[in-house]
Amino acid sequence: MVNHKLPYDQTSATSIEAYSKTLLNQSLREVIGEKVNSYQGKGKLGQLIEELFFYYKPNSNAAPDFPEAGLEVKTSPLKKLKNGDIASKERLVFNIINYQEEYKNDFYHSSFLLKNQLLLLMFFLHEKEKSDIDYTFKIIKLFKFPEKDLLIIKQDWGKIIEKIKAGKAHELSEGDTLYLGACPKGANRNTLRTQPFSEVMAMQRAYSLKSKYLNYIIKSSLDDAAVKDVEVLRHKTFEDIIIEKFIPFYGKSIKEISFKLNYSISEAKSSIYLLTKEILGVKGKFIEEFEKADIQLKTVRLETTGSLKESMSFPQIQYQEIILEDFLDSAWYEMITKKFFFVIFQKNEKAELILKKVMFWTMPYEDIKIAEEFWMDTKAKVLNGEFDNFQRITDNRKFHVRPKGANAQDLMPTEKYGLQKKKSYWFNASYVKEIINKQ
DNA sequence: GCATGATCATGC
DNA sequence: GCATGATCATGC
Repeated sequence: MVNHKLPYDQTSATSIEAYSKTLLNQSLREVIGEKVNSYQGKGKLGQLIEELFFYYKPNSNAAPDFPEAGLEVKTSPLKKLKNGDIASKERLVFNIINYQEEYKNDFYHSSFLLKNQLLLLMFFLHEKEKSDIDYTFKIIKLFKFPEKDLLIIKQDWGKIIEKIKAGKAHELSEGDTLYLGACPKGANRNTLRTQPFSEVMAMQRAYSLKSKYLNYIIKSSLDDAAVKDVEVLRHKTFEDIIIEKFIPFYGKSIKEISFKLNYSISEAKSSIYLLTKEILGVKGKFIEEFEKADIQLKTVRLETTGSLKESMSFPQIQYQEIILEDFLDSAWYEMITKKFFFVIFQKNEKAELILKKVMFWTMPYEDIKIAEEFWMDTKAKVLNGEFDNFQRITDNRKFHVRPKGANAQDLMPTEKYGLQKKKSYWFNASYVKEIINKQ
């Protein structure tokens, strides 16, 4: 071992695990910086991690990577499925099976178990367009096979050994076994080895864990993470936790944020709204809580000067319903009395949108009074057929009504006045500015 | 520069 | 198929 002080205790699995977790949600390049460029060798991410992160030379020893800790390090890729779920990208490959030796031992003295009894699993998200050193690590954990899984793996191992003993190593197939497979390993299918009980050359194979088995590990790890989030709730408020999700992105451009999240920004006008949902974790625990609490998510775009170009739109006015409603049971009342969560972006000199801050807000009582007058006025005009005479932004009463439809021909039926253009409730831009400057 | 009308991609 | 969140485009 090189003679400099390691940032972890190589005799302790938990110390190694703790150190390895500094890579969580980061890429190798982000963690070790420019050193990565000075690396001359070529290799897969796993080898780079060994050499540049753990500071040991990759080897092919029969012992685990950290012999004193009895710990084997395994890096493995994840992929994102179309539905947004995360799954294993490929099987996890272990040591090559030495047909000439392996059958001489029992399972508990097998090369597989001696080397892989305790694993440090490091799952990263594989993304086609990125290079190895830019993949983000998503799951890092110590892993020991649960007892009942180990029994199946023992049976799997037994099946592999049976074939070797029967002189049929060349007939080994991954379909023989359940969790532990014997997968081809070599430059190509013609990488062959001798076997002890037959003259036939057998394809070189290594032990491997099947993708499906990894998915089980992955899923339970992600569930663990959700459980930890719940643990956190005991100590912090829901609002604090949400805000903390955004703080790492403060000062970052939407381009940087989406890159970090491995999310491609849409072409929609609501693109930063969609990006914001991504930060919240669309599939995660929190968006669920967010939705349960019926929080109104709104994004705000500030110009470089801090002014707002646009007012804030709300759902359309249902002309046939508003005339039947009282203020307190109106759709509008329901909208404005929600808890709001504002995500505020601001343009910089280069016209990039930068995340400035986030904030929770509820409408103060005096504004609800104003909103009530606005709604009463709107309802009266719908009743009277004054569809072009709603409260305007120039009335300077915090709210106004404006068109909102697919186009000018997008109409909606009314009780007495035929089809009318679809229109919505809006917060005046000046009102939004007042809200966000208060905090 | 701003009010107002018009429109668009997305997701359910 | 259509509402939604949001921004674009025009004209004064």
